[in-house]
Amino acid sequence: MTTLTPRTFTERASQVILSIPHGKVMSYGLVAAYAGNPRAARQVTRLLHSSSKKKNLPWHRVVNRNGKISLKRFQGYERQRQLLKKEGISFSQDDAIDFKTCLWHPDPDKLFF
DNA sequence: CTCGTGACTCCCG
DNA sequence: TCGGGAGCCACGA
Repeated sequence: MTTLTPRTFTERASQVILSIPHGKVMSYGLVAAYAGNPRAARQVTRLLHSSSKKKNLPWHRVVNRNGKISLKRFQGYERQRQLLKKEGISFSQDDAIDFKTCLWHPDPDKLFF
């Protein structure tokens, strides 16, 4: 395999995010944890800001630890919500996603680190 | 090297 | 239960 082992946290986090399949979601903290640093949740947000378009990341599949969308309405809240619904994800009446059925846990064996 | 940033999370009162 | 404050951290300027 020619894929290079991610060196930086950001690269690993990108890989984790890319591993989230259609119809599943992960929290910022969980992404950070799988990327190697449970406390770097905030860095995940920076990654999404800086490279979500560039790297074509499924940014909408990342929500906060309560299963809710962190974006403010004017920031794209509705767009994210719609993208998720389009993937078959449903929201409870308080706009939370059910982690029991939608939370994704990457298979460690498929990650390079 | 220092500093600001940010779609987070945890801890209290 | 809810809100505010503080901790945490990688990365780019």
